[in-house]
Amino acid sequence: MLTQTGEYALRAMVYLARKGENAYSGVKEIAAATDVPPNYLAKILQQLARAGVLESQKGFGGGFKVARKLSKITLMDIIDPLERIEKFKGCVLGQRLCNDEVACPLHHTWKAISGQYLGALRETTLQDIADFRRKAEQVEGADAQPNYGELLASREKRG
Amino acid sequence: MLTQTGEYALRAMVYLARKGENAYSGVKEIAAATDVPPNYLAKILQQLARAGVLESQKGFGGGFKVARKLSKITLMDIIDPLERIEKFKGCVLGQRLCNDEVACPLHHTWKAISGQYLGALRETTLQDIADFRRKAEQVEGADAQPNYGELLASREKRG
DNA sequence: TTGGAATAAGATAAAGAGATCCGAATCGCC
DNA sequence: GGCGATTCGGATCTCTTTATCTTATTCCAA
Repeated sequence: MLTQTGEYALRAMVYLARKGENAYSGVKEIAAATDVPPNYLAKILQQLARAGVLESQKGFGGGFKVARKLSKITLMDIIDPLERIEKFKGCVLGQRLCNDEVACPLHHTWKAISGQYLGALRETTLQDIADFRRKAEQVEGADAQPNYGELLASREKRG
Repeated sequence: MLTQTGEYALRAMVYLARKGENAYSGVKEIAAATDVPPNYLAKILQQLARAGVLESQKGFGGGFKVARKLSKITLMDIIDPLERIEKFKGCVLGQRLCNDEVACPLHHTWKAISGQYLGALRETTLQDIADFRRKAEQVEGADAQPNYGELLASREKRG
């Protein structure tokens, strides 16, 4: 569901998001804070910079920072350049002819499942994560049974 | 989101589901019909047999068949023995302390996303796939914009 | 201009998934 | 019991992912 690389990328991005949109952070600092192998993290951050999610600054005082406002960076922006999400495109059962009209037995089922997953990834931003966390801390302990739909509902209200 | 192995397993199981709950099918037959490398498929089917999802019969006329009623086999039953779903357990950001009360910034977000995905996998059965397909064929062409939630809703009505 | 500090980039090693092959064991049938 | 068909299990190989290392390249400050 999420490769090691994708998980590392999320860790780094959340760290940078909390760090602010202006300050540069070095690879060593991020690696130490997120418990990720430094050299490997460097590779991942390079890819994210190439994808336009991060900005890098060489030389003294340099490092990485988010390239735009947190509300404009989705989880998909972070994961897509690193993982092979194209696994979804094309029929799961390998049929050449498979669409909404002429569908393989799994088409509708898988479209529903993957659609919700990909949709959540596409619409959840780093800003949402920060917002929801603050909100969650306020209502902490109110619900014994946490409501999985709450986050998704709050996304829709954002408009 | 779904490894090659998991996809192959789904292909084979859907094929066997359509074949009926009583007839045995050989590896060569299944591999040819689903376009999966025969030797590798044999390994996968062995694992599924060990997991109790399939029953195998050696000798002439032998092969594999589903071990129980289609309504009792979920997509999770098929995928779980083959993939490392334990990637979800534990904090995505690597924090030791991370639960509903004391959560990392990603905890609630990821719980919502993965909860929907895993829930769908756990509750969708091979029978659902057959049912929904029949239903979809009946209403074919009625909706230009297919409703992703329809399948999930129909699952709940099953009780 | 020089030196220190940082990222960029490529080569490479280790680990795991994906895929293949072969011999052994098992079953039905003759 | 012997034969053919089939699954089972282990050994092996390849490819991708993960991780490390080394060498440039770039920037800032003195």
